[in-house]
Amino acid sequence: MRALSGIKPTGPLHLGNYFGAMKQHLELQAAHEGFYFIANYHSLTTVKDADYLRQLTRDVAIDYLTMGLDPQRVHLFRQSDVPEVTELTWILATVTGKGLLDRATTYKDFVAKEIVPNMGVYCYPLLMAADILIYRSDVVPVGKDQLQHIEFTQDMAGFFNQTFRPVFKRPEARLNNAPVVPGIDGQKMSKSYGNTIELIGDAKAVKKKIMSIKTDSTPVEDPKNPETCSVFALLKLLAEPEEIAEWEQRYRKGGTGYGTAKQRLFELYEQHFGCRRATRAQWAARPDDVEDILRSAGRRARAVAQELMAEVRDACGIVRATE
RNA sequence: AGGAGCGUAGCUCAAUUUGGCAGAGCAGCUGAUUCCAAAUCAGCAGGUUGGGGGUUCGAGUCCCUCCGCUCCUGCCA
Repeated sequence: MRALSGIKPTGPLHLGNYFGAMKQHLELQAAHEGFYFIANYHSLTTVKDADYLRQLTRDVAIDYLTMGLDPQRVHLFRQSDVPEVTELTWILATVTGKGLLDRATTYKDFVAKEIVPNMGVYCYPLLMAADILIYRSDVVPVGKDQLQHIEFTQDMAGFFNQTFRPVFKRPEARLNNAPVVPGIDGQKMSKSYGNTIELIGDAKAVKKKIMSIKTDSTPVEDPKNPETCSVFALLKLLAEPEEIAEWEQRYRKGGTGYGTAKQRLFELYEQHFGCRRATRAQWAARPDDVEDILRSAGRRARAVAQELMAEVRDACGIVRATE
């Protein structure tokens, strides 16, 4: 089974990215042939600084390797090392009705916020469908918010197959039960809210962020509701089951302050992520090795894509000089 | 290619009419407070007013020019 996933670099990775996607990616590598790409073409819809995009692309690779991605088991590559996806994007565009893209939630969000979207934002679902279809993926692990994109992909595969002949395999979404990760202000952790805790951040900076997580004003001695507390939600993600149960009790019983819970949360952060600073530094110090990993995975992915594209072109009548 | 509008702090905008010290709110940072936060209070920082040129004692404001964005018209693979 081939599992495909894209990671769109738009900023330094944070705990929301980790628990929302990265963790599942790392778990899946045991059982599936993984194709994980760094979606730098997608980033270009919002990131407009060349040096920054280069840095983000590199950092995502380093973060995945640091967190235990095994380049022997997973093909970790840059989206742009398979330029055929952009060609497939165009071909899919020619069989896809405009109405479908009008209904895309990402696009509608832009319109609702009265932000003038560029065509990349509008065509995003086409590129994403191309990403998925071009590797004949069986399984696409996604969060709930990505489900629409997978449905669109199935639709587009159908449009093409119907118009020409069956070339594309219908990919299946695998809904992961990714938890909602609250940011330090209590909203969903997201770069655009500026409420993130970095995946592998400076200890002092992370501590400060953790201490500033928004809580209610229940006094120390009173019972507290773990259900509504961001600190508890994060503890739940990092602690062992026994400790989680213990904290739940302490919350409900009262007598424990949020400050104490935050201290513990920081300790757990250090155990899980802080301890990998050295590993990350090692990867960062070996840019050539990282480049080799990306490049050779990109070559393997491209070979798959080129094979499919030959079939696509043949099906729709696009003639090209053979290479 | 033509017409119209717009461009001021990270964001939303004011000051343009009548040329006269570039400002506010939000966000940010520091401190007080707090179990930790929030709120509140005190403080700090934030700018080539899209670029260049001109007029003027003095330009965010007036003139010229270039750039960018939005809408419309035209043309086009």
